[in-house]
Amino acid sequence: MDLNVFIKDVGELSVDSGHSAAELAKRYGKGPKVVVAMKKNGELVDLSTPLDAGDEIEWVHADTDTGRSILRHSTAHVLAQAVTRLWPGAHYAIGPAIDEGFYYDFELPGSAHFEEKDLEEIETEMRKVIAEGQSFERKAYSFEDGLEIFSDQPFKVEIIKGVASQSEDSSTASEEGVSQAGITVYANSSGFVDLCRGPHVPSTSYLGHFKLTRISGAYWRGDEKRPQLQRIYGTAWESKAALEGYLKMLEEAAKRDHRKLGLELDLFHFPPEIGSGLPVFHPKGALLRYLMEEFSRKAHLRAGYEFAWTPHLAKENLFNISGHLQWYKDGMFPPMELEGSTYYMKPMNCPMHILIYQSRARSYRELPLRLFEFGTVYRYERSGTLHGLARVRGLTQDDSHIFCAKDQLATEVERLIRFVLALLGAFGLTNFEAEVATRPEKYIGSDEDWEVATASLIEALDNIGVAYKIAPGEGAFYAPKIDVHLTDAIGRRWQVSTLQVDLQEPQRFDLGYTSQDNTSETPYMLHRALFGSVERFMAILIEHYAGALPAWLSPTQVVVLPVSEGSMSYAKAVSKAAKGIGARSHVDEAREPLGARIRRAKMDKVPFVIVVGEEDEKAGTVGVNRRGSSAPERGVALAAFLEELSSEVKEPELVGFSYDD
RNA sequence: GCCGACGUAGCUCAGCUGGAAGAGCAGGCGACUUGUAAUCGUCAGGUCGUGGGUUCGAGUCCCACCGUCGGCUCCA
Repeated sequence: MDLNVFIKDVGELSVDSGHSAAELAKRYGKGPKVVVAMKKNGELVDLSTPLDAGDEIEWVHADTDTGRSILRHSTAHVLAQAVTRLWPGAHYAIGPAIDEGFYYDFELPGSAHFEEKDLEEIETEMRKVIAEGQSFERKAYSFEDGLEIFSDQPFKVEIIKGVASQSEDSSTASEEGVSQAGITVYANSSGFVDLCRGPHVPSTSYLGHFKLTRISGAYWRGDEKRPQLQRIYGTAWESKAALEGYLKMLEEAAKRDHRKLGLELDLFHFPPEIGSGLPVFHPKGALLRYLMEEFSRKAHLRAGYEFAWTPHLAKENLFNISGHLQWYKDGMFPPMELEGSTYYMKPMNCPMHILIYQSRARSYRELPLRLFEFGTVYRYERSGTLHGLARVRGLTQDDSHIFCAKDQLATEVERLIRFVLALLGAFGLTNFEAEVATRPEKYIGSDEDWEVATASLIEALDNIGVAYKIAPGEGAFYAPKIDVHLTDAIGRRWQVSTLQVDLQEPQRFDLGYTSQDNTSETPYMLHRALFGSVERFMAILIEHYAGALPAWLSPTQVVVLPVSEGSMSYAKAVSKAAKGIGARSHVDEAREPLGARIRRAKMDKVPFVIVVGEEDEKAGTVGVNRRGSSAPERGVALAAFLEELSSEVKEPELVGFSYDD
């Protein structure tokens, strides 16, 4: 019997009802095994799903996001099968596709752990499964049958029971093949069965371009209090070329690692003698910090901020009033006893800025009062979370607390968002996403205050037209916040700026100001950091620019190389002229061949490497080597070079922010 | 903090199943006087992360701690 189906990009076909979509896909898709699944009337399903008359079919090709995600999910199943073959009795938990790969969580018999060398053996076993060309067959069962099938798989049982009793988050469970109606499983022709929603590729022979990448522990359901499972990560692609391209990209990303570049460019290091997560900045790194901070300080002054300076520690009562000892103690360094008092390193600057506000009576005429400080705070970060400059235990926030009246709140938040975007933009970072983090489980203050504060943040974002997502429960204990995430040149996401609307702390400290009507009012307080932390921001800049910082931030901007000693005095004159227009320049004397000196300067990522010889001296010219170009430009008039240099080394302007607002 | 891996000269790394600590780069000194990504020679550099243990003998095996890396959890 024939039936008509419509296939996207192919057209209407009359097909034998005995034909499977998989067969059609081989004939009408881009090629054998390139179609991994299909959308049948808009629904993503297996190729084995029977076709009905009038169906509209769209092939899902392996080289699309959806296609890859199916490949990865199926590869994860193969991983689970391989592990259960090698470790009989292993329990498998969940194994989803993730960005760029997949993972699967296991519990091995006898609390065994995977070791790195196991990966190779597992890969080999996976290749066997793939070579066997096992089919993936979808089956639906009732909850009762599901519990029976997975009776020796406690994690699967927990997932099924969770949904059956409706006590679990059903969205997670449906990913795993459980719905209110029952469960779906995929059985491979080898007898391996996994709980899964699908779809999958028709057969394991569709797979093969994969690599297991790492192992780690992972808590069951992401909960620290539950057992820790053994996770294996892998990546899978539609072709050998795509897999190799991805692995190559990882290598390139590793070259940008700020920890590696920080060492190579002699910027900073973490002496074990000082302690984990506590960096020291070498001259070039300290210069970079200085440049970042000075730029920021000047921008803040012009934007109506006033500077504050506060100590690094305080007596415990301050943090009792602020609530930090009640809500944030886990994040603080342990106390110090002195002269009968208990001191703590500050984990945040806000209580100290509040004391400045509180130092005398305040009038509405002073508001908004914007206190700004590069405030160094200390936080106890668990050892496993430390990560170069991006996650440290001693950090300096470009921190400000803005005290304002309720009716100034909306304007102030909007102004702040513009200021953030302009400042980050000046550093060449323009790919942002804002997140509104709402009330967490542990919080202080009334629900109403939280609602007002959260609404003011959302309203400001809407007014400016910045795209944002809501991050439920991610707020600080005292305030909802807008976090700005940015994506760097290689697609990594970082959290930088944070902006929080807080009524709690002003209340806890009993802050007030006298209004126009001579009443006493409680100010709102905005907490905000734009870099986030100077350390993390530096890490982001280094990775974003792969160490080749914009000229205005480069520790060395110009190196002048005399071809031979005879050109030394001219080289010095050129370097002096560069310094004269405010560039950071020095001469690398002719003790070594030119090539060696060029190489060193290039490896130091100096924006301008200037070569001068006899010919240049006679003609008043220089040879210019711009960073990023391998072709030197000879015979450039010194004056012309200096003019170019002077615009290159100039600090950027804030675009899109008016200081006079 | 948890799981796994790792820690040898300033850096990058060799060092086999336990049997006299190595190389390249960087650094010092000397020579070379250089027109576009490594000039040559020479010297110096390490209680093999720290502390215990096993052994006739430990960089190598075991334990603990410190630190780093990849994740989990947490976060600027």
